[in-house]
Amino acid sequence: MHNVEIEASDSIELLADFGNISPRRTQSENQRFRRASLLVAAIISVAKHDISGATVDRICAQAGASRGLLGHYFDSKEDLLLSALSYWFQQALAIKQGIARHPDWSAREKLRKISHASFEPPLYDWHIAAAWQAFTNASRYNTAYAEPIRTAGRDTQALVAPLFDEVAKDLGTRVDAKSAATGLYILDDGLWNSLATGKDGLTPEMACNHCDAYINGCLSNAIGSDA
Amino acid sequence: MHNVEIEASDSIELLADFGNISPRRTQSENQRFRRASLLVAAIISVAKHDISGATVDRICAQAGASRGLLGHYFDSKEDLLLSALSYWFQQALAIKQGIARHPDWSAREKLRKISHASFEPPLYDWHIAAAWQAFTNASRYNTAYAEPIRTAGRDTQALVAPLFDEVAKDLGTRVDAKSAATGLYILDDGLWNSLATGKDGLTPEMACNHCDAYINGCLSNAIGSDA
DNA sequence: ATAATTATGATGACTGTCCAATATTTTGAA
DNA sequence: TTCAAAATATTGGACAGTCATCATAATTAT
Repeated sequence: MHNVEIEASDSIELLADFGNISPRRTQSENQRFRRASLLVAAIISVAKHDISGATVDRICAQAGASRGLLGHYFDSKEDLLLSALSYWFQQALAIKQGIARHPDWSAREKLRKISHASFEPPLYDWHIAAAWQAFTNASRYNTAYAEPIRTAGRDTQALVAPLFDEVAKDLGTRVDAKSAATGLYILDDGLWNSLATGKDGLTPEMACNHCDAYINGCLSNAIGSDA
Repeated sequence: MHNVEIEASDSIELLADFGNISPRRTQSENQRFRRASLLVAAIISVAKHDISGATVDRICAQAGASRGLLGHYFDSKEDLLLSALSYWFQQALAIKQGIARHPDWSAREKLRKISHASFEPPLYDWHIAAAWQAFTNASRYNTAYAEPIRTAGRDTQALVAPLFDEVAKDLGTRVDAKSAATGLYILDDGLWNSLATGKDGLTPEMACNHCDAYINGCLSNAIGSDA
């Protein structure tokens, strides 16, 4: 019998919601539990072993299910991976949109908080950063991944650019808001990659500091003040 | 283990030159041609199909050789890939060190030129950016790739940090040079990834502008001038 | 000639999907 | 409520395909 509950050490934030559900109560509860288990297991497997190494065997073992079950809940392995990818995009965007909509914070505060959100729970988790890196890498040759990644970038930048404009107006300086938003997004990407691989000894706190420095740098620089 | 002994002139953009070299003149010329062809073909295959998709078949077809030839010139496929990775690291570092050592340029000019070098020929090429992304991604689970990537980062940052110090001294401002160097390196990484995937519609010229903006931002910001 | 180089077939390991068998839950009629 | 039939969930073996490596054969340079 394989009713293994997913261990807390491997659980991503989402699973906190599903950890309480006993694997077999009603069928509909069970369906939810299985699908969530597989989605989380897919992220973890991709993080640990890359997409090509995230075999059906490994994903299902991680989810506490047998090989054949994957086909029962998803059309294919690709379908599962794509679903997992899309799920986390929506999650991340929703959190950032929530910050942008908050009535009590200044534009500058929102900018800070949004950029920090990428490096703090519940949005940040090593597995997610690593999986994001893997999917981004795979988007070079697998067009199925390229599209959601593209729209995620566009949506995030569309959220951030107006904030740069607003802050610049407040401060009386000018910024190329679109370029600043793109730069911040790309820096974010680099920071996530660095955290995923551990190649620069970075910590999430340091990543936040780099975001702050970038934002400050954009805002203290008048346009065209080269040299 | 086979060591890489390709001359500096054998860069990927000069693949056309290999075409001019008659594959079979003397045996020693031929050896060099074959090894270089395989190294370049490995980079191209990894860029196009990722590491797991860079099969012996594809690499050898790309190099215009038969499957069995790989084993003749390299211990294994892994050996070839690692050799290709190391080769391009040495190449990149050598170019940047050359800029840093130039007697006629100011520290600020060197900083600019070094950061731009990542996005201009001969160092920049889509295949190299894409392969770098693939190797960095793979370094998460393949320790063989992690080590050269780590040292590449350390070496580059060690080259750049003193330049930040020097410029700050010239300008009379202060910078956390180490942090600025790390940030620039990580931004570089993000920019390469963006160029490799094409996800943000970035061009190499725009990447250079982002580097400039980052450098200007670092230098116009006194330490601790948060607000 | 003969040693180095190049090409190809064979082998065993691994993969995702399919499918038939088994177990469990749900349904609904008595 | 009870209980058999239907629906659903789960398992693990079979299968066809792909891969890197190795052994061997064919080709070429010296």
